[in-house]
Amino acid sequence: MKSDQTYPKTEKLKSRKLIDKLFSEGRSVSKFPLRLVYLQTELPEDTIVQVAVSVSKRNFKKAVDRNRIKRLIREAYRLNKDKIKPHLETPHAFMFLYTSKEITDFHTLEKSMKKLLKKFREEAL
RNA sequence: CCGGCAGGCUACCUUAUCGUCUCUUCGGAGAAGGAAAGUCCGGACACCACAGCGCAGCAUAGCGGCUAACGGCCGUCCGUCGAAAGGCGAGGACAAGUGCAACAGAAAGUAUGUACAGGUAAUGCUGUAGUGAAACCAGGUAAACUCUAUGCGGUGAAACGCCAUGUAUACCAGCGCAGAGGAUUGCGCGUCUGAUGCUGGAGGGUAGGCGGAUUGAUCUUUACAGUAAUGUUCAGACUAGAUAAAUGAUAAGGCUCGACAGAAUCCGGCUUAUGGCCUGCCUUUUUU
Repeated sequence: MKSDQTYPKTEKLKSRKLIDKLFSEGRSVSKFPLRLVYLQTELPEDTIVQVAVSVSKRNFKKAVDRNRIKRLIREAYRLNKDKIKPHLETPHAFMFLYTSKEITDFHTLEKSMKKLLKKFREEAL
């Protein structure tokens, strides 16, 4: 069976309400330069996870840089989501934050993402 | 050649794999910029009385033209800087009032000194000399107040319109009371709305969905008019439309080793950031 590497619309975290709830009630795990805020919550039917990515305007003034980092994070998650999604038993909302002030390359970010997801699995499940 | 001036073009490429968004005839097709930026001007569009009157306020400023419009653009005169190519210009009015003004000078004005001459009842009453650009006569200055001419209502796509869901009033309609308050620009006028009660209908919120939204002062091109900006015209093209917000990642190869930088209602400008390439023009000094 081919591994699931898509990132469809249904798995994007869109609801403003849910994002607010995520920040106020969610727990988090960190692995520099990433931080994952997560919350077990209600989601629409047939959806096990919804994910959003955020990069602070304070750390990256230019829109180009923010876009670049968001894309890299999204890509790193997309390629590694099969390491976490099959293990989820209840619906979760995820928010990835970028905590560094330096732009990084894809490979180091992907390593961090793998470690972060492993850490999440050990702590939360 | 060096240096200077003006203008134009361009914005790494190819292949493979995985992924995102829109459209689709389900095969596929398309997917950031010259500045997408700053939000500084001008419009379109929408609503507020299609928006009124007066005052205040703001903007512009040789002359002529272009434009939907402009504070933009084109042409031209003048001034100014430069050796030149060329650049720059808050370039209307001080024959309305008020203010300001270095040096010189007694004095730049509710002034009258010195010397000489004239004159009177008397007096700077009159003239000349002297200072100065200018001396009861004007002149300079409006990036001084001011005046003149022209233009300008407000808000801003989270505008605005429609639909769905169905909580007990902040909405709508009718009737009655009442004129507080509110809206309309800063003020005044004018206009509109309008407290609480009854009856009937249905809202707000949930950043719900759809429209607005991409076919447009559009782009390429033919001919004509015009010094030009631009206009008219022939033929063709459809060129992002997202909504927590897509346009990416990885690998390999090539080259001159890639700057500034990411659409958010849409156009016309201006300003700022920035890699590379090309064209034309100028010749003060030095060298050939």
